[in-house]
Amino acid sequence: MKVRFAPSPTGYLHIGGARTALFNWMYAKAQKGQFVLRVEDTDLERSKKKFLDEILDSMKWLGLSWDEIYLQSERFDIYREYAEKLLTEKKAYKEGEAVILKMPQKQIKIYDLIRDEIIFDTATLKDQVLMKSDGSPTYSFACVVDDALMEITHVVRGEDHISNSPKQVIIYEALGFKPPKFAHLPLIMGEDGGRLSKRTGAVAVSDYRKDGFLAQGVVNYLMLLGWSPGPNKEIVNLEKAVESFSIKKVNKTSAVFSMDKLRWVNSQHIKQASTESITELLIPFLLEKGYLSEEFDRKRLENVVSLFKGRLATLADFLDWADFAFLENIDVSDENKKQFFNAESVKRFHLLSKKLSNVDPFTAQEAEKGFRDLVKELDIKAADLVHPVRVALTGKTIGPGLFETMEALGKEKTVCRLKQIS
RNA sequence: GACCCCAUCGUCCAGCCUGGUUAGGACACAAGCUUUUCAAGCUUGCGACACGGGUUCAAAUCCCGUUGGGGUCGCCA
Repeated sequence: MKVRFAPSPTGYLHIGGARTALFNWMYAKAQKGQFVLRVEDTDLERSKKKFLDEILDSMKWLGLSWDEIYLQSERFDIYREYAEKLLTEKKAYKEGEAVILKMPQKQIKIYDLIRDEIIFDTATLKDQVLMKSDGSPTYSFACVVDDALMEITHVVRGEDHISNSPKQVIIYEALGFKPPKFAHLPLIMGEDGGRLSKRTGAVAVSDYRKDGFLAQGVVNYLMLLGWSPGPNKEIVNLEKAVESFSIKKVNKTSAVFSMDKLRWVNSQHIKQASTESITELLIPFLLEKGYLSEEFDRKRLENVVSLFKGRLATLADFLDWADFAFLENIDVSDENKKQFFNAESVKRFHLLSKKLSNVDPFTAQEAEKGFRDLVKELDIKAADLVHPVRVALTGKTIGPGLFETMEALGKEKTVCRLKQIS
């Protein structure tokens, strides 16, 4: 059993393409078969090296490894040879430099693992161009020659290819090859019901990576579009998914892409992961943002990460929520100043600052003790001090528990930020 | 337009193959709990078998039609 994913390097790896790759990959693993990556770069004009690199990169990032890889641009001789053969057998004819296949009149039956038999009549099909005038093969011809020579047993691809199937079966038959079985996956639609496009959100896999999604999160969400790991089961990793994967259980209806659900699935994977691994993933983001210098205290960073791990939908969220832990000086909006800072609260900040400077060790628990003491001395409600202090320390009105935040921030910064306000 | 594919909550998925369920879960939404804010978490609620005919004691499930949605009609892939 052997399947393939055949992207064209004329653009980035699209989220829909990634789903096709994923289903091929899962099917191969589940069946203990082979997974071939075939780069369809016959369009020399539009194919670009940078796109190829990006596609390979994204595939690796997602964890979709391949057993074999081919470039069609290196196989032109082969296509030419088979075109010649069809010419000699008079199954094809020339028109200028182009080679064109005569379309026989008949019924074509293709077997689709997901939809069962699909029957076409070639009466509605035109003769098919096999080799273009410039000597390059057409998509269908190169695809069929390769699928046959690479001994692909199952062609798993998007539903938009259903109508290519009868044309390709005709080519298989002309060449004397046995057609494979097919599985046409339902398409992924945008939230507006139309085709998935940039307007409805990012479409390139690399964009999701940049936006702070985990590979596991993207993969997990994608597999949920058209398939289910089992009743009441949604959050799974690749290995688990492969255990229960069945191509026959893939459904036939196109699915609408939901950014909300993706974010939720991603958040579940962040929650499940260890603080160490999330920290590791976060480091490049922090470095790029300038929040981290080459040398940093890893333990302290992990402390901050653990504070936020349970509330992140994406890694990028961390950059927004936890900026106060990395910036030298925080910004407090005029609105917040007006609401939380006044003569009275500033006095309290200074008292608290003094109190906390004596706390040792500076843990959340000890900081809270000092804080509560002061609240008692002042005879005020804790909440009346909690909120202004949070703003003073983080510049935000929302965030994790105040004392955990203090600990993560460290004694020096905590004390300093409170003292600074005047 | 022709050909092809499809049809369960707003969205994703389970149930369909092998008819008998108060049609289940998740996201989103709403309420409550918790709380130091916001999230998270927990509880509850809202919410669907497109329509019409068959077949059958019985249809979301099988068959036909209608309607609706989608895809393809390139010397792009």
